[in-house]
Amino acid sequence: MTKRTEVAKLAGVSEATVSRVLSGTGPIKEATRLKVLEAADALGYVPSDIARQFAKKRSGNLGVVLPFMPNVPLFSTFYFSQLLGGIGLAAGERGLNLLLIFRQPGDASPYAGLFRSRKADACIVLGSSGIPGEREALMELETAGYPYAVAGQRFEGLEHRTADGDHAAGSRQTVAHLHGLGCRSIAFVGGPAQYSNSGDRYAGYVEGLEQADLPLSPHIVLEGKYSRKSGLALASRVEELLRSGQADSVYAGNDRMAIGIMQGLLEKGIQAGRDYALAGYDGSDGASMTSPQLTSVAVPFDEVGRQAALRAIGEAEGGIAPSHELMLATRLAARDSTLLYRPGRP
Amino acid sequence: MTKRTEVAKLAGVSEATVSRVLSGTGPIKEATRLKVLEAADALGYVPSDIARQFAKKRSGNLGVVLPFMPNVPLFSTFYFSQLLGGIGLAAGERGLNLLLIFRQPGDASPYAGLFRSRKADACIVLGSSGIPGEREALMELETAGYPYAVAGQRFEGLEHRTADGDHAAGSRQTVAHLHGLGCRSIAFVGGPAQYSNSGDRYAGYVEGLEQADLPLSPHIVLEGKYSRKSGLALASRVEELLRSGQADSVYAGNDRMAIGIMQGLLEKGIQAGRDYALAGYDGSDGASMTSPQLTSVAVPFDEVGRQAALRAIGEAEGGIAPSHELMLATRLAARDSTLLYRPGRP
DNA sequence: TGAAAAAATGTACACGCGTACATGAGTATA
DNA sequence: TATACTCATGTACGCGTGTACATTTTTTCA
Repeated sequence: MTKRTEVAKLAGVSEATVSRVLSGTGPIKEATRLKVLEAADALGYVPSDIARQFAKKRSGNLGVVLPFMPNVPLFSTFYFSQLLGGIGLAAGERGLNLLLIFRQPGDASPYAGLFRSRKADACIVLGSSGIPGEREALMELETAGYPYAVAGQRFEGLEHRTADGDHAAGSRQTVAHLHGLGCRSIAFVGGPAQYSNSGDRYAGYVEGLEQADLPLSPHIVLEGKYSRKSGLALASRVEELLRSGQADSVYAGNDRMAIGIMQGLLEKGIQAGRDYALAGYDGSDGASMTSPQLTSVAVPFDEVGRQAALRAIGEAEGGIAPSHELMLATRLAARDSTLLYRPGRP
Repeated sequence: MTKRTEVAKLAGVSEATVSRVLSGTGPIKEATRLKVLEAADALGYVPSDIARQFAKKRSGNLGVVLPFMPNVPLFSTFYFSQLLGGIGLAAGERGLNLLLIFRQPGDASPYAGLFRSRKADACIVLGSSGIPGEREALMELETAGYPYAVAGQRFEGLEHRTADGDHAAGSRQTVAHLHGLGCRSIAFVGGPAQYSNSGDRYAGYVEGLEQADLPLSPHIVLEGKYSRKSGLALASRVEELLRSGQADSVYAGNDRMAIGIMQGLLEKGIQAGRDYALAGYDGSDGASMTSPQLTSVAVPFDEVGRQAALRAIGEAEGGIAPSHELMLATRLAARDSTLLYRPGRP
């Protein structure tokens, strides 16, 4: 590996000048600049990023902490992949690389350790949940003053670190949409309670019912696991609700569960859009793959990720910590799974 | 930030001893070890990874070069997300972090630059294609002796660097399956020619026809772009082939295109599994979301990614370069989009 | 034209770790 | 008990940059 010394010698200048030319700092006479560049090129010299990082005490990495879930194709979930895409975009814009860290469930050490070991200059936490210890681990970052952001999960007292979609609003939009179609009893299939966005969606559902002047019936509120499988598993209970007339429509907390429900009911001869209205959530690509296509709430998860990253990076580069929660607008994408439904049919 | 000096002083030992204890090298008396650990703990000392990397001249990162495609939700494509998941798994197993590098189309510089700047110890190239310059850029890695692996694309002379599914076999399986159902004219919808796996799938299609003793008709071979949209766009041409009796079944080069075709034809009242047999490729989760569910070839992309990563990492850690191409077995997942089809119906 | 100011370059060292080598403390062998 | 040997620890330095400060060169301005 050629190093700075050789370039300096060949160009007939000092090492400091080489450094200045190649890092673009300090005033340099154009002639010297060219000499140095030529010498560097001739020798195939590229500064060692490792040494640079060491000298500047900055890694140039944006850490992204992801939950490690065996048997779960994490990246293929629309939610994570979109977030990650947006984060990658922001990192690219600011000249940072993305450092992916997989976190074992329950092991919160990566958070502060990431900074203490100087592996990353800023960090984004994805897929965190309300399990014990999680909040404490983040609070450690907070008190230590490390620049970070949480995407997709709210923590009490740390709201200003959060970026997410406005899920309550998304839920209200969905309920209003179903109500507008004539639905009068909307079953809700929520996600695990440990995720704050599950609660947000439920809260929006309740608010939406209120605004539509519909009663809230706890027995038509179910809970799944955000997976297609869990939707499938709930299909028979949903079937009961529909057959008994307790519900004429279903609003599922994400598209995967909605698709599972759609499939499970189809096996029993009950078609979404014909026999009941079905809405999902996330606006994933899967929603356009079903027949009928699935009504869903489009959440700009990529932008959520991007904004979260920009905040953390900005803080790392000397800015100040954000003071308020970031909540991005959602948009209802109405499709045939609800649009085709005509209430009042048997 | 507390550093080694302070720990050494508090523990009453030399800095070298602290280093040895915390990096687990060299023989250490148990008593000293505990003293040092206690002191480090008391001071909250964590060695700087940056300095470690600098001293050892190893970054501890596995670089993953991805194509940057604006407007394409890269991570949510089954193909990439599975590959990435497998790579992440391998990296975790070997104690490396994943460094994601987005490559601008046509800019091959990240490849060798990644090593010259010492950002990564080994690297995996994803989503590369046969465009000019690509092969040369990889050859540069080859001649420089950098440890790398290519997942999902073959290059002449660099086959030993490749890991991929056995797509030709997957295609043969599909054709045999359709033939077994009674299909006699199988249309093929391939992907862009710049990807070697497009060619592999086509080759397998041709071989499968031969083995089934079916003729190869160039006019029932189409080309899409691996996107659902491109499948939709081809639907009318496929319709013609089906209506005219030139084809009784369709084999698409990936699931997304197959789903697009399925949807496009459904709008025209032509149902997969009823009016024609339809098979996709990849074994993506989307294939189970359609109705009827889509027959597809399951490719262990996660294992492809994992194996590619293990090879590159192994080489970086002193092993030797692999000598042969790695090709993983595929498995046909037959579902209703073909199983329900009964040839001979109008 | 000469001094002062500005621009360009050189000198010297810190950054925080790993580790080769030197050294000291035990321990088995004769 | 002297010797050789092993184990445990200390000393000293390199890794390749960035950059504060010193120094030299060029420009400015009266």
